[in-house]
Amino acid sequence: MPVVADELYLIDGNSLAYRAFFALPESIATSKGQPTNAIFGLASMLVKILTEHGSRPTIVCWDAGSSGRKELYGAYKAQRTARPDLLKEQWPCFEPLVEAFGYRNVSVEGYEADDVIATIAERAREQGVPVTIVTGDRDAFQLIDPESRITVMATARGITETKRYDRQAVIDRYGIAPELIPDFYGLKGDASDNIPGVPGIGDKTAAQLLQRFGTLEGVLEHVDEVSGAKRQENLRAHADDARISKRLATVRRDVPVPLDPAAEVAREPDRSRLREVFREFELRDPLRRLEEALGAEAAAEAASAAVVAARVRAAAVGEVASLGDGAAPVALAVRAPLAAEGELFARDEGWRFGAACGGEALAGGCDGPAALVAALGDRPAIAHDAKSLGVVPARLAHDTLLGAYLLDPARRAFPLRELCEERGLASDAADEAAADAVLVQALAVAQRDELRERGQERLLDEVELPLVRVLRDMELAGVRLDTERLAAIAARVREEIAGLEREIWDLADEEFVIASPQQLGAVLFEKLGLSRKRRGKTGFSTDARVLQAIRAEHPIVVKVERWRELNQLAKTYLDALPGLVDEESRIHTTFVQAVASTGRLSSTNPNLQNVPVRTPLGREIRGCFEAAPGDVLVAVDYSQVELRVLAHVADEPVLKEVFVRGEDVHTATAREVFQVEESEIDPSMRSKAKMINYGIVYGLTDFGLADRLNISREEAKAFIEAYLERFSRVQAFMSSTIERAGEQGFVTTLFGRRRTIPELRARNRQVRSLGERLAVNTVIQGTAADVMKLAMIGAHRALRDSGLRSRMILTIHDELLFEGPPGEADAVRALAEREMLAPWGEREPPLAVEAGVGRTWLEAK
DNA sequence: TCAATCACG
DNA sequence: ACGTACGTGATTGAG
Repeated sequence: MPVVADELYLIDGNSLAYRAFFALPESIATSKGQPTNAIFGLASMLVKILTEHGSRPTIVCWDAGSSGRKELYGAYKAQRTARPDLLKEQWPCFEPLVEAFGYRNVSVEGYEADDVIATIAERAREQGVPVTIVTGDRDAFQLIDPESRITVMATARGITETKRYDRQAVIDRYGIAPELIPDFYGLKGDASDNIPGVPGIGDKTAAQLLQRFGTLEGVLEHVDEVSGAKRQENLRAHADDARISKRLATVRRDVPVPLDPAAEVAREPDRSRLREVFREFELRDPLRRLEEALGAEAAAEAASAAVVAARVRAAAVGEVASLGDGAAPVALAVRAPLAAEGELFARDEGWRFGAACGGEALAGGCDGPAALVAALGDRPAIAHDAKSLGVVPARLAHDTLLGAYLLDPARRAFPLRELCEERGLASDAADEAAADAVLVQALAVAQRDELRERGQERLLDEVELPLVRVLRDMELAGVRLDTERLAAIAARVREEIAGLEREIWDLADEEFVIASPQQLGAVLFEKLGLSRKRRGKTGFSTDARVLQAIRAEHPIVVKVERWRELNQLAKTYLDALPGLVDEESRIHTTFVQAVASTGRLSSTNPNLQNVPVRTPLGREIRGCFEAAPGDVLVAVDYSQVELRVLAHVADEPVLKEVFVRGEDVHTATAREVFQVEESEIDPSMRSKAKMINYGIVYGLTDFGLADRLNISREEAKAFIEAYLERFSRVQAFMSSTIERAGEQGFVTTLFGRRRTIPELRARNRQVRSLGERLAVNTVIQGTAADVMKLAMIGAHRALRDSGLRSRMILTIHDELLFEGPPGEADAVRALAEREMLAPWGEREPPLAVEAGVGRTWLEAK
């Protein structure tokens, strides 16, 4: 076999780092708030190269001062060297990252990365070594040689998407040969590199001129032959600019870099170092891709990194209770059986269980999670997502899902293995279920330490853990649905939808998919020529507010609005719900405890926290949720809990007084903001005040308020100013919350829930503003969520202790729904009110709750 | 898989 | 100069 020189990869580190930094959101950061978007981008690119091309000799080049080439234009230097702080912070991490990949870092004092690359590439070509240059800068194309021994992998959209350019690709793209790229940019300029070029000359003209006259100099010599008087004038006036631009765009190939391309060899990545770095920067996705790329042998090595050792014993599930000393908690894990090929349903048997306590672990088969929990008895348990076991252990000592959630609630997901990897935990147990149990145990210990340091142990032990059983009981109880009544509504609505559809198609004079915003937009705005309002990424918006605004322009609009309303409700509720009821006609939602960044609960499959109520049809649907035969529903909700929380945390005397006196808060706000007597306040003023109140909680802007109230921005601004003047402590609260959050990197609720807000440190003003709104809103929404969780735990316990048959069946953020015999309704109501107010204690202003009783959810509200 | 839309608090 | 109120989940069309 002939010896073929191994292809050399030359990577422009500067270009990729800048590109990644500007292309990726600054919200990419570690849980501690350190920005990592550029690190993420660079790492992703390196992983991509590694996975697609394997280990190659690779050199990553960096700027080390300027070669002076581009200093010709001060503006260039100003832009490029004024490195944003957030990028500067990430810069020291690049070289170690590169080294972990087994790649070499090269920089030459006084030269820029692209000049170093050009020099090495040229040298490699002379030695017959093929070269691939990886960069985001287009001027690298000039390095592509006639034989395409040198090619360029250029980043396309985003950062990891690339396109490889050889000579032909450059000709196809630019219409000129690679060596003319400097001439091309000399004429056209390059905004991103601050190369001025000649005004009025773009891609097309530049290529045309070069095709005709050969080079930039050729073009400038024959200006009088160029078509167009204006163009000639520009070329003459900016001839010097063009020459300088060409020099700016020409790379140097004479950098004194002490390196022999032919001697470069591929080095294997340092896997453990690589994992360590990826973990440090919490690069979960790139790490996953990396692990896949490194393959199976990597897994074994990962285990050797920081192994949690355990003696694993094959055992029957019944032996679980005998683990350890009987007092220490047992970590549990189950793995669902995998259905064999062609087998539709998983069999009951075939589950694997793992259990760990101390240095010992058990592994074996079982009939499922319930059997495992039963075997444990009243021994304290640790699990990852205990609620998902179906049966909550009698004593839940720790739940690693909830631990991770308290440590970083803004995180997207909490997969056990990922959480462990981040902490460098791996198990040596061969059995997957046993390994899970061992990991859960180790992770729990680590989380405890961290929660204790942060003062969040009580939040876990007294809020999240006790809540697991409460939520599971509610899920199991479910809520009854009157399917017949729902079916009757469905039949009626489906008929109306069909009628509307025909009418809409008639008016549009074509049959189209009304549910497609794209097709609807085409009909409304192109065919019928109605006014376009806001536009999104793909076209003009057709949302409810736009439709309302153009309602008078064409009869089709009202039909579409009605169709939308009906169709949405029909699809989500009328069609879907009946299929979800059990034998007792009850629906069982799943409450998700570890998803909302603010600490709220969510409901899925189905979501019973967004059952309609605002429209007449919505209320009809809500009327289909009912109590079991003979029973009633009791609905109890906090009134304006978030505004009361705001009044408290802001310590705002005027607002507190409103609540202490039991006044209507929106009317009072209208009075204060509009400076009028209470008797002069009409409903529209009150509704405006309501908008302002909730806007404050959400961190409103004058634009946002103007948009919603349909008033001018100036008016909105005046309202906000009036509000903040009247309730001046609210202003102070917002400022101090934002300031503290900026310093600490996180906010905390009244009960110690913590959310890190990396957005606050963003360079982008928009993102930073978002961070400010998040900071304020999280304190308020999160505190209200804490209160509700405590209330639920209290109510659940009180119901159990009372001996009543009634049970709690739903929670909708500020409302609890109970079900039970009519005779218990008053007692339930009193009990719920008491328990819902209890967590707040004697804080000012007091909270308030309202209750209702009825056969259906609609009647109870 | 993403964006748009819309239901709720 | 620039985009614009917080938090969720379900459905659907389109790439």
